[in-house]
Amino acid sequence: MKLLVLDGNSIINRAYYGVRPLTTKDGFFTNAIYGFLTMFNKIYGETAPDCVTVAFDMKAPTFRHLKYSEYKGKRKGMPPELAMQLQPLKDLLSAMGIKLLSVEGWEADDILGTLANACRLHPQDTCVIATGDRDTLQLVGDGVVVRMLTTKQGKADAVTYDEEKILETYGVKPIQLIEVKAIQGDTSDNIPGVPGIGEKGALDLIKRFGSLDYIYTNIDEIDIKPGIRKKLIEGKESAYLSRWLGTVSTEAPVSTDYSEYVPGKPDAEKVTEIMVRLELFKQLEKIKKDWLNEASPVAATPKSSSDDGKHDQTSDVIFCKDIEALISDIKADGEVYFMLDRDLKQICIAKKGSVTVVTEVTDELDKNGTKNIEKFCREILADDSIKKYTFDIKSTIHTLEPLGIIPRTCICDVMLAAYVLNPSSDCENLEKLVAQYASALPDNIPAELRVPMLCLRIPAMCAKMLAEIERNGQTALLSDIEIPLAYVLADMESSGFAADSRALEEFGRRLTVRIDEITAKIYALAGEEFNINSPKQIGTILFEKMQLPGGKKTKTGYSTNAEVLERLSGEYEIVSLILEFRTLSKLNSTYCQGLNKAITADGRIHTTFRQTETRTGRISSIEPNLQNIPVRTELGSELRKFFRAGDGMTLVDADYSQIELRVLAHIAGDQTMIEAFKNGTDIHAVTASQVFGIPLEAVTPQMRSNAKAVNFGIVYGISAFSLAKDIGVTNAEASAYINSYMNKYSAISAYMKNVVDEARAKGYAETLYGRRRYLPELTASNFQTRSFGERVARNMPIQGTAADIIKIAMIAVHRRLASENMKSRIILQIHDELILECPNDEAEKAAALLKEEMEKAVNLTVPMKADANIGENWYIAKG
DNA sequence: TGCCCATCT
DNA sequence: GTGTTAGATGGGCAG
Repeated sequence: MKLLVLDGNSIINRAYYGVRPLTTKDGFFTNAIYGFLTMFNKIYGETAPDCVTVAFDMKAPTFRHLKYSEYKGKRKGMPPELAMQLQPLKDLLSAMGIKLLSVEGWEADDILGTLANACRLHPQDTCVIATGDRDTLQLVGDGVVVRMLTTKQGKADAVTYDEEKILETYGVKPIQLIEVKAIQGDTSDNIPGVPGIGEKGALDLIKRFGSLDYIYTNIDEIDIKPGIRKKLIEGKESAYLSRWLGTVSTEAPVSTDYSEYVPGKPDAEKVTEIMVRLELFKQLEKIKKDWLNEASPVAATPKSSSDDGKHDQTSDVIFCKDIEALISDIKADGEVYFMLDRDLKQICIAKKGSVTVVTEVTDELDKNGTKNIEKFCREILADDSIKKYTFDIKSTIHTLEPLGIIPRTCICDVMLAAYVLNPSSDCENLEKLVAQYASALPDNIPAELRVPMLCLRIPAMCAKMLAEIERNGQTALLSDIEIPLAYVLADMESSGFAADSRALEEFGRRLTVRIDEITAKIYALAGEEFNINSPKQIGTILFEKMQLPGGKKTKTGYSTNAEVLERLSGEYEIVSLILEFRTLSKLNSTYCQGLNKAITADGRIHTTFRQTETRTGRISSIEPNLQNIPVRTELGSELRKFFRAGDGMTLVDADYSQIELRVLAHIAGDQTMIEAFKNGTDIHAVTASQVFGIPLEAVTPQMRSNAKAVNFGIVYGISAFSLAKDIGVTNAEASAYINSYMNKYSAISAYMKNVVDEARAKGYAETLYGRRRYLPELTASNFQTRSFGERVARNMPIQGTAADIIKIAMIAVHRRLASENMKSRIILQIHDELILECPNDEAEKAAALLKEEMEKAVNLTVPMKADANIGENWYIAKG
């Protein structure tokens, strides 16, 4: 028999936090029940089990609490709005004929474990566990799979974990996850573990040695670093306790005879009564259809019906039978609309109103023993004479990398086209784009057909998008900038940046020592221990307990940001210690730990660049973000020493000098500023002499510094108020600076006004290269919203044009390096800065090439200037 | 998830 | 007289 068992507490929790607040007219909360039913319907429909049960925790303490008093377990106090929904849900499920399981002294987990274990005893049975709790993954195997529930932006989804999937994801067997957890512990559950070893370290140890027992019996012989050995020895007791706490029991007193969980006859009247009371009418309809109208719920097939007589669109999907015919067909066409999945297991090809799917499972090998998908890629995607249309070319490039294939001549990437048309849209969401530019997918399409059906719409979307881009005059932006850039970014991601893991760890240890010292001092000064990471608790301690001046500000409590604390730091030692704590723990957690986690087996960090994220045209960097590595403070900038060139290599780092102000001077056509840049004079000094009405030679460092702040502020559309705060002058003085600035740079003044008017008239702001950002905010009646729109209208053309320029430079540098057969590679971009990794003997040449290409990327009325430096690590190369 | 706070250009 | 500088990512907390 096939049993579906749901982890009631886990699912209702996820549902509660994942679904927007929802109440009946009387104010009774129903969002958790709603979410639970949504997930239940989905999982039940997809699983089609013979029998089903739902396990719940009980309030009473469990055997774990009895042995270990600190144990908190998963129930960290349900909020009342959630707790109130529990009983109605249980009543409803019972009325549907579903048997519920909860046993005093046992957690829902243990019930799942016991039922799963039954599969081992009865090989004819299978068990599907639905939960949102990763600890449950240890139960997978011997006929047991876990459907792991996730909620992404309110949408319920589930991923199936079988043994293979776990091995692929974690590199260990399901049962070994207990061992990993034992070492790792779980601070949120108050479960110990070995302090100082995290997820990565624990996984690595278990991958290599298999189990806790093996590690401890051979602790002196196994090949591990002395530091790790020490931690393991000290944490032995905790690890074993943690393993005991984390091991799911298989001995809960519940029946393991699956036939007992065949649903009974539903009480239709009662189900209706409960659902009506909860005002969940839509869900009621669904339950009526799937459960109540059928003679037996077991026989119910709750697959969404599409037998409404309409044309069945899924008939347009063809599973490939003849790869040779397909290939010659496409060669004759000279173009291909396709989507390749990440694992090279499936490729969809859209063609004349139908989509052909080649999958690896149904695939036959050709006579040379080559897989059909690979053959297709070699014959079609590697052929530069065939035009390519797809979604997400950068990912496609990565997918084909192992085959040594580069899918050149990409004419349209739906993702990039959508970004060019509107950078504020959700470009990575193909479903949404399809709905916008073609026709939305009906929601009853089976999961395995969704991608083919989306692919089917790519030809129509490309046609529509390319036409619109052409009308907008954005063809070059797409074809000459964004699409070529995707290839550059793909290479940069593959190259990665070498990082010194050991030095990073050592730096982290030094920080930790200092953090511990500071923590002790803070506790002493406060007279109690509290969580210094919690702004809320800091607020309470400083402004209530210690009665420091300068309280209140934010909606949720006291403001404790650096600006507020710095005012108090001279007077109160605890405040300056808190500031130092913040700095150090930021460096430690975000950078030391965060970056270390991101170092892969090749000793390098491979960030992902998002090309369609920002509204201005900049690229962003995630997992990890390499665009915000500290530089401002001496201690923080130390981190850059750990980013280095590989063996026999050197870094070359070049950044644009004043790119945004140069762009502004060009766009506004301000002769004074253009001349300053042409003459190569110090622009901030020039601004100071203009603003203060004095000769250039008379400008003091203080004046220059203030002028610099004014220059920055102008670009962002700053007010006198903020400028005053920024440079520490009165409101009136700041206002005078701005007035004087606008008088001297009169063309800039005119531009600032015109650009807003123009944006209001057109509905969007744009860059020199046709990148648009729509600004509905400009017509808002709300002052704040409208003001925001105006600032954006002033800033976007400047920031966006600068972004366009460096993109053009990146493409040019990439081409030059290839055409000159150099081994140097671009590895990072930080908005106005490019970093190359070069063989030592190429460094000088690469530096000159980089500077040259950056400076001649565009030809404006103002020269572009770039400065290059060479060094063994980022700290040095930054100059 | 939303909020606060830190980091970058 | 409003609230008062553009664009990002990530960690940690609390619900």
